[in-house]
Amino acid sequence: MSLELSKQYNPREVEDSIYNFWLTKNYFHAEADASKKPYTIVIPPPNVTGILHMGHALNNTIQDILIRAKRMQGFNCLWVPGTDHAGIATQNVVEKKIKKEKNLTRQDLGREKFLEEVWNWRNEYGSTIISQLKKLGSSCDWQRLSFTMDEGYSKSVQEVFITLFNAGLIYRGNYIINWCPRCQTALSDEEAPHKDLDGFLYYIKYPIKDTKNYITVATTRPETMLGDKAIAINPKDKRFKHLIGKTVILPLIEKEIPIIADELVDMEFGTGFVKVTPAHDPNDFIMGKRHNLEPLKIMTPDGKISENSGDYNGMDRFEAREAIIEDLKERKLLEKIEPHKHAVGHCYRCHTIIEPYLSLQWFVKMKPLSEEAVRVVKSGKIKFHPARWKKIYLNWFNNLQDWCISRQIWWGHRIPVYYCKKCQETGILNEKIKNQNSKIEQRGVIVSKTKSDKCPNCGSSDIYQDEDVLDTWFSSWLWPFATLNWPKEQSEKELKYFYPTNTLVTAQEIIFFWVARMIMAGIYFMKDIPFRDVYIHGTVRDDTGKKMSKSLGNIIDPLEIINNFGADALRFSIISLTSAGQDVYLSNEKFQAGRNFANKIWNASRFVLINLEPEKINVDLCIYSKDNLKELKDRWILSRFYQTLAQVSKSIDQFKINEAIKQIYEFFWHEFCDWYIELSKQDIKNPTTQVILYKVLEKTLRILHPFMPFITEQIWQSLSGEKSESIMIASWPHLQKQFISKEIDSQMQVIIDLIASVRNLRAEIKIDPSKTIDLIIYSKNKDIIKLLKENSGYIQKLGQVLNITFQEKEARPKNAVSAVSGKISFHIPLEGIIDIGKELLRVNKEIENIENFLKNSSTKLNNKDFLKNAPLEVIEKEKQKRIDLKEKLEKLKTYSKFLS
RNA sequence: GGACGGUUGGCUCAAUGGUAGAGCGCUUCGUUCACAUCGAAGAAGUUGCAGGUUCGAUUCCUGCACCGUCCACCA
Repeated sequence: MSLELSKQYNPREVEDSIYNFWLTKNYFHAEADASKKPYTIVIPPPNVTGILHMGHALNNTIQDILIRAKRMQGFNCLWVPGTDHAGIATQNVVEKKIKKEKNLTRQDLGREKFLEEVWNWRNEYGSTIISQLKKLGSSCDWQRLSFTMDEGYSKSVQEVFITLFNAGLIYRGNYIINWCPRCQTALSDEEAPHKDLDGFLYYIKYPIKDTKNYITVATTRPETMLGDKAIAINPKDKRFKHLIGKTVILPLIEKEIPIIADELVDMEFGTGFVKVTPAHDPNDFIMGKRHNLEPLKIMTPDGKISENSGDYNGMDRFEAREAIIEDLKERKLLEKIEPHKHAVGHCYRCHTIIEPYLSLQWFVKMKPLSEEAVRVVKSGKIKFHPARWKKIYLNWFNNLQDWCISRQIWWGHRIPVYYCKKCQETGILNEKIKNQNSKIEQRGVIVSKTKSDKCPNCGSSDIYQDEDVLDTWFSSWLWPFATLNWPKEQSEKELKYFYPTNTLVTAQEIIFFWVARMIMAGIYFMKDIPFRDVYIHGTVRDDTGKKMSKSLGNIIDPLEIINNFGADALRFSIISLTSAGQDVYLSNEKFQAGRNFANKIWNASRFVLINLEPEKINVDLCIYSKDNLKELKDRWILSRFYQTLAQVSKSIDQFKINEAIKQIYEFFWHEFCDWYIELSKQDIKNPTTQVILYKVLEKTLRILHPFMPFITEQIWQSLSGEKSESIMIASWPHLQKQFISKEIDSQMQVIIDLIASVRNLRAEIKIDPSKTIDLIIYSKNKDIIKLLKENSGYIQKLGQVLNITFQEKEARPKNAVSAVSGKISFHIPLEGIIDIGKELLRVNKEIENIENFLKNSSTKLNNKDFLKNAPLEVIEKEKQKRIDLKEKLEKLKTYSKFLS
């Protein structure tokens, strides 16, 4: 690799080969090594069906920055990559594919053949996202690439299921779960997010038996009345107490159902009467249990009304709703319809409205697992960044229901449970299992890692495996240790070394799905937290604030950005825009900032490399002290660099990634390029200048590397000094505090301000930029005069000044324009005649400005309360400010008088 | 119903109990050999509204409005 002298940086030409260079050198791989401290991150595994979107780009850029920075800081860094099998999502994708290509459903193919199709799919397309992560520059240890359906990983999942089962923390039972009629599977509560919908509240009359009276029930889902088993009121409801125990006629079905009393009923809502449908509502299910009401399922798994429902048989659930309303209207049993907003669960995969559905499922008891998970966060053992997510995390544990883990799909970890038909029929209980897990139905249940062909209880070979697979998150929650090969014995050393991991970087959307559950699993199985810091970044949105999603068509494709502007530009822009967990608003133009910065880095480096004489630069900075580093610009740039280094290191440790990159940007562009490089042009052959130019560039590249790995490596390879073979294994610059000097900073600032004032004046009076001027300077402060005299070259160079004269006494030259910068007044003599009118206008405007400031300042200093209460420091500062302003004002007034 | 986040120049966002900053955009000028994906200069903000605390509030407190998000057994 060598630095071509092209004027523009062309990322497309170099990025792939740089990445391959890193891979060849095996820099990303980490092994347990007791002599070094570990720093570990596990990637939030993208879905195997995924293609890289901006959310991934943000997420993985942050991780890569942390990993690369820590690696340079001497940690033994491991970033574990992998993908998630994403049960429902992947199954949907493959189902669509075979439908399109072969016009077959998965049922047509059968379980085995279908799974073969899924594996084929994943072998062909499953690594797409991985290669895209590489494009981004991710320095993951690819030798440890994991997949949640890997053989070893499956073993972990089974181990966990069986352990929890034996501990009585997994049970099977008939409960109301969230059912997606399209995917035809159960979902956990987290997988069925509620969205507000504009619906209606239907008021339906239920005639009271043997009377002409009726009661009115308000419901949002009239179709479920087919399964009504009772009407409930609150026992405290005095209005209707007399009706408890009476019987009403269920309209349309003409069945008799009782009126019962239950505390779950909210007297305030609707009419105070609630229809009780135990098979289709979680509350009704609870009431049903309490009152021994046999649940009646009126829907099939695909969301149609099931048999024995008369006219409504086979109707879609929403069709049935309309039909029932029409029929009720006809029979004059519909009192009214009111608009009603309510939250309805939706399938997080296909957005179909979920159905609360009674079915036989497997559950994990959450209470016992959550206690420690709450404690470790409350106590601060695990920290959230920003801290506000702690509250949100903890809040989730209130009202936490048991976790439904069985899914009626095929792609996933098959539940390691077998049933013995004979035992089920004969009713002989497996005593061993009964003792371990006494609360559940376990007739004929065999829990086993391997497929057994004989029932251990009765010896029968008529056994079959549970048809269901486990929730994807039931494998994801093991990620931090399953990827380190738990529970294999040979993995012990690695686990001990890399676990707990250090930082988890993720988005807010999966705090409950994933973060909370990893904490539970880690504590339960590893007896230790899975990570210490959780960094939550924002959601990527488009510039109108909408979440970026394929369905909205507002996607900005990261790969296209990489292709057009380079991975470094993408990384720079997205990181710069991400402040402390706030959402990121993106648009195409924003990536130009990154491209421009990369180009600036490129060209600054080009300047340095073109001018460097290699034999001059192999000098350690340590040889410099105040005595042998006399040039202000040299001392200043070192002071500024080391301050930047300190800030950047701190910002990274505090997860303020955007601040870190801004600090580097500011330093590199506006201090190093704008001032140091410009000034260095004057004495570019000077050995000291050469060393400082080289060292500052080289060190800045190092701190920039985690953020913009490709361009920094490309330039690094062209540096001629002594260096490591790659910048990514170079060490983080050591903070040399002796170079930091506030005094030097402020001295340089005086000069910068003066040059800015001179330039400003030149522009205001429209002096030709190519024309040099003379400068006459006065200041009564001797230190300043000395400073300016010593560094007059800077002013000459950057202010386009030929001669500088210093006045002993302030005297106004003829035919000159004048201005004031801090404690310095200066004059530019002009050959032609000054436009006095314009000049007067300019000066008077400045005077007005200062008078305003002065007025402000005087009001403060004349305020007794201010003098009494404000800190001494502030008062002193204010006083000094007034003195300076007065001095400046006086000078300008004299000048103004002189002009008029 | 509860909770959280946001509201600052045309746009996107910083910052701070003591004269509000950057990038983009805009105006003017400039291709002298690192960079026009650049340089120099400039215009532009009563920091959502109303109270309160304070010598002093954009910053702290209270209420409100609007935008966004999450949670809840809203029949």
